Amino acid sequence: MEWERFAALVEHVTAHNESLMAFVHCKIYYSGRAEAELDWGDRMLIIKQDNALLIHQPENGNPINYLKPGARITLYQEDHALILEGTHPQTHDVIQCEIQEVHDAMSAKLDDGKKQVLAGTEADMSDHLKNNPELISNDFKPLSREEHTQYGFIDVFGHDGNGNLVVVECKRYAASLACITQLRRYVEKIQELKGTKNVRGVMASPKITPNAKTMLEDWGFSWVRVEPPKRLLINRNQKTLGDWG
Amino acid sequence: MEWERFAALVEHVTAHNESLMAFVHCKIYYSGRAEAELDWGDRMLIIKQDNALLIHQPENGNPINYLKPGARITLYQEDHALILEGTHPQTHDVIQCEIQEVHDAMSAKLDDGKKQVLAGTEADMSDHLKNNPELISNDFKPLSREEHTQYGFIDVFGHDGNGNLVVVECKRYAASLACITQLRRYVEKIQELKGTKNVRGVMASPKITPNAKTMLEDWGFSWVRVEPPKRLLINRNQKTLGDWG
DNA sequence: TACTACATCTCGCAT
DNA sequence: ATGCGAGGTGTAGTA
Repeated sequence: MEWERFAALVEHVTAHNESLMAFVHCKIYYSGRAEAELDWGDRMLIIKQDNALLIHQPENGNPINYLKPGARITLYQEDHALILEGTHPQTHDVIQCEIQEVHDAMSAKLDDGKKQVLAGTEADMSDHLKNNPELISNDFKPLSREEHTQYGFIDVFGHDGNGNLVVVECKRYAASLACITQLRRYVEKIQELKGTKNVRGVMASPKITPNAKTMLEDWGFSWVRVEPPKRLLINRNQKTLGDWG
Repeated sequence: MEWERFAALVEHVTAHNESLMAFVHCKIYYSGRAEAELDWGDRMLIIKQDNALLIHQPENGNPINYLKPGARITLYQEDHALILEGTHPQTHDVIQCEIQEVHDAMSAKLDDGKKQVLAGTEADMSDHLKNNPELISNDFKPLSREEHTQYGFIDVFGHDGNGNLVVVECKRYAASLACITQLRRYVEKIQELKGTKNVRGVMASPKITPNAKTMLEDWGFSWVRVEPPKRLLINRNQKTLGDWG
């Protein structure tokens, strides 16, 4: 594609809040929170209608370079090079994408704004534990969920039948060292706030790493195996037919 | 675009390891680590040549749905609906993208494989500190960098002039509570391994949050203000001319 | 493979 | 705005 046509397209989408996707052969410089350089190669270039800029390599899931929504995007020539430059007024990031060839490009005015409905998060899990306290122990009485303390917020907080306060930290994945120190931090904070040493720490997660288990036991905490919350959704998977390929 | 043409395009790119980008009006179901549903709207659909699948809304930086590289992608009709389905054999994630209309689509065989050269990371920072120990203190003698211990690895490790071991943890951003507990973990582990209480903990970062500072002081650690190094310093920014827009 | 920690993490929520 | 923690986190490095 001729540079002029591409330039007109970029001009159009930035002026009209449209979205653009392009295949380009380019070289990239980035400066901002870090500094980076990427040598010549074919990439996918995306400008969203909120002026987010994404540059993807043809492999891997994440963009190799990006600017958050709100970038200022300009295109100019310099010494026979076509340069797409994005600068972000808030983050002070700069991307310079030196384009040698535009293989293909297209734009569209997209109408969306829908929010995704998500289930199976840690919040669902702590909710589940508060409603099913016997998963922690037979005498566990939950008092609150997601209680905020100065040192963070506690997923589930309560007491047991022996006059102990109980702090529960949930993780929806294997609990690691960092998770145990997080629990420790909450336990110590509650001990300080309530002026008692009778605070039990409970890690609730589907798994726990060996080092984390050792550390947990060293500090007298306990671990309860809890499965991440059940699948809620729909079974559209019983398709029957009709592949083209 | 007619569904048949789009189907042929999808078939072609998956068969030949090409990349595809499309504007589509769709509705999305996801099931995997969590479950999600996204109502009708215009989105950008991307299939990479490693069979990563990305679906972007026209705003925000991140994909609203995605599959990692290695997905199996099929397209079929069901009750007058066109469904692009991606399933991931390893992660067991499924995306079903019900497509009402393909506004536009294009594909290309992309040639890349270049690696980004990055500077200003935490590794650069610990390197910088090891080579400039006076940034920690006048009597700091670094011994090692990124030393691995059972409880994690220590960014910079050394000793001072008073017979103390010194553990330095670097962060390229504002040090938070979690960062201090990480430092604490390393200090305690070294105390245990070396059988001495003479272990100083030093947090090196450009900033530190107030709570983190309090916690750090409670435990007798210290904070040193260090900026993350940037070494590339591309100065292509002095462009002169030639905006189209 | 599992575990650990970084990331230009991003994002939402609460203060 | 800042602090804090979750995330369908992803990714690299190491044992």
